[in-house]
Amino acid sequence: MNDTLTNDDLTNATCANDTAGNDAVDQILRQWARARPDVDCSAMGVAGRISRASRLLEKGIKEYFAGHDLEPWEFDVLATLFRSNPDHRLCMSDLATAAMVSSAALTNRVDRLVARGLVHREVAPTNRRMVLITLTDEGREVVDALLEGHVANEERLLSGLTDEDRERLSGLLSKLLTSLGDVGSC
Amino acid sequence: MNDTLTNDDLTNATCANDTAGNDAVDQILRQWARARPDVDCSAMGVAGRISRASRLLEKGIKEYFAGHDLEPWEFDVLATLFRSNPDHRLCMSDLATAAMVSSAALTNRVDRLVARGLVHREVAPTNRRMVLITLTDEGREVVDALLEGHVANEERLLSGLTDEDRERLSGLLSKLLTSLGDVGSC
DNA sequence: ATCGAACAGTAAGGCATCGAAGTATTCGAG
DNA sequence: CTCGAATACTTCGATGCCTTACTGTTCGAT
Repeated sequence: MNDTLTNDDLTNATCANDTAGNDAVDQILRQWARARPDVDCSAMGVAGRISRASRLLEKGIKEYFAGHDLEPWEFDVLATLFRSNPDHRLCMSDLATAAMVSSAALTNRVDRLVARGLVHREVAPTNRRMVLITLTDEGREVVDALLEGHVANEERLLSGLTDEDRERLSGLLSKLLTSLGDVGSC
Repeated sequence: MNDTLTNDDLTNATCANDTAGNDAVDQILRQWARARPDVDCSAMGVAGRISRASRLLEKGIKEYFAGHDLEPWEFDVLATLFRSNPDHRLCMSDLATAAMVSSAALTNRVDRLVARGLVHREVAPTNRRMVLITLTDEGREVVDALLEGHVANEERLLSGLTDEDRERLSGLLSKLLTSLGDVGSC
């Protein structure tokens, strides 16, 4: 790499200026400032940092579950069942809505969770069009066993922020989400 | 939906409490608070909001580019070339690094950009192992034409936040990214 | 001259997702 | 009571994307 015609000189030059932070997005913003000083790219910075943070957190979360032989989507479905209903039981469409995936995608996921013995699938007695998905004992145990570790792992991933930082971050993101129309189903 | 055995009563009950915000993540947190009051899930709230915001912003960005007959990844590669180097030219490996994709994925992307006439591919004269990718005139025009609209679209997506909000949000995310090891290549 | 490293392209496989079509069930109008 | 519409889920096929491993070429150091 960097045998010839690379951006070495550019990065070296911009790195002299370290007034702001120094994450990967800062570097991109400095490149834009140099290439197009007439455009204010600060919005790109916000969006870029959100995207980047999301990916890095996702990666850290995936690693935690991988260490417990589970895929993030598996825990996601199990946890949705666990928290959504005291009986840990939902029909396919409600579960698809709660887990925010299409019904076709959910069928696929439930297939695999049934195969692993983590959920139980049965036709609803009151309406045989519907299929009820229930956590098995083993499924409930998995949620019980991994929930606290999962939260602790997220705490670790966020450990660069103080409690106050997290609250302010949450508040700002909540404001953004609301303005983007991400309302709960209430 | 909701013929029987749904979580209607649960959501109705929790919705009486509206002390905090009301985005989709708040609802999930309220469900956890009910199902497992012993576990502090606030970290899940932060991570969840970052993930959710990222997805919604991504969707809004994709819509903008779709209106101009471009995929986000196409603009991404073109813009990376544009801003990384005054000549708008990088070798494959530098471009892959800058665009944060694998070399195999980049080969595929560049194939399609060449087919659309937006970039030019040539073997480097000084080192025939390397392939230089350059923006064509048309590629440069696309970046020129869409950059300001793209930023304006991002501004619109962030319009629920004040300038001060955005700065604080950026600062907090930057702190988080740095602690997660997301350093620029400086 | 040769060996090993660097670089790009290719092939194979995996996995998720989407939409459309299909099946089964229920509901309701007449 | 019957038939058509609506509902709920599943299946299927196509797409799209990335990853890993492998290939072939080129370069540079010895």
